[in-house]
Amino acid sequence: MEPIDVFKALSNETRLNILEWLKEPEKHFPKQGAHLPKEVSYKGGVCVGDIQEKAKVSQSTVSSYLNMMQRAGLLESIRHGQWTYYRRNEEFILQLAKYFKTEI
Amino acid sequence: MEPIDVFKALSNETRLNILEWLKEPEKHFPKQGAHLPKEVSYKGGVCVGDIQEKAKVSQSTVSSYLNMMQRAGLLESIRHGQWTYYRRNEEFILQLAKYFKTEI
DNA sequence: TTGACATATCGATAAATCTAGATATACAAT
DNA sequence: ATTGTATATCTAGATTTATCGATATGTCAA
Repeated sequence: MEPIDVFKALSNETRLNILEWLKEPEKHFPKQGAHLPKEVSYKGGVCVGDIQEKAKVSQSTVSSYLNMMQRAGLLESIRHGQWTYYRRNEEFILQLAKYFKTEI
Repeated sequence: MEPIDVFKALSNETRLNILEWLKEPEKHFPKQGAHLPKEVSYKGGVCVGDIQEKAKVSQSTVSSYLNMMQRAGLLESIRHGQWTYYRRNEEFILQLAKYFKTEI
């Protein structure tokens, strides 16, 4: 884990919002998973377009935000067809909270 | 609390180090408190010069780092004579860990 | 009150980040 | 094969941050 990359990823209001929204995807992204066929389950995953729409930044911006957050460890993703679904990496975030409590 | 200011303050290796060092001031700053008269107790406080020496950045840089960290809430300070002593704001940091656990 | 010292603030430049639009890639549907 | 759609990557200008040296401020000691 690279704490500095994590903190940088968290140093931006939109990225922080995305992380919050993804705590309750069904609440913040009503049409969540609309493209996912039943047999593919990726619980909590939301596609880039839906996130972009809510975040109100350009497509390239949201894409690089998501990539950055994933590289930092905060998010994980799968690609399914033409869509990429992102969701929180809860395991990592739990570790992070522990790190924060003991190391900061 | 302004999470973004906190995360920005934590997004730098030197500042992160300072925060770590101040967890154990007597260990990292052997001459700590040398200028403080006995009757003034500011437990854990370390003066700017000592921090600068250890951090190996310019005086102006360390001063602005410390100011930034204080504005974010991570540090607190008192001035005594010509010295300013900084120490961790443990209460704030505890709140921060809670925030992190519940909000991130 | 002058000189020395600790710290803070200012001003400048280099480096990094932000963010968008344009373009590329990958897949789906016709 | 071609077209349309979703996402990723590239490029570039604007903004922000990093960091220093110079200067200002405040305090102590002679």
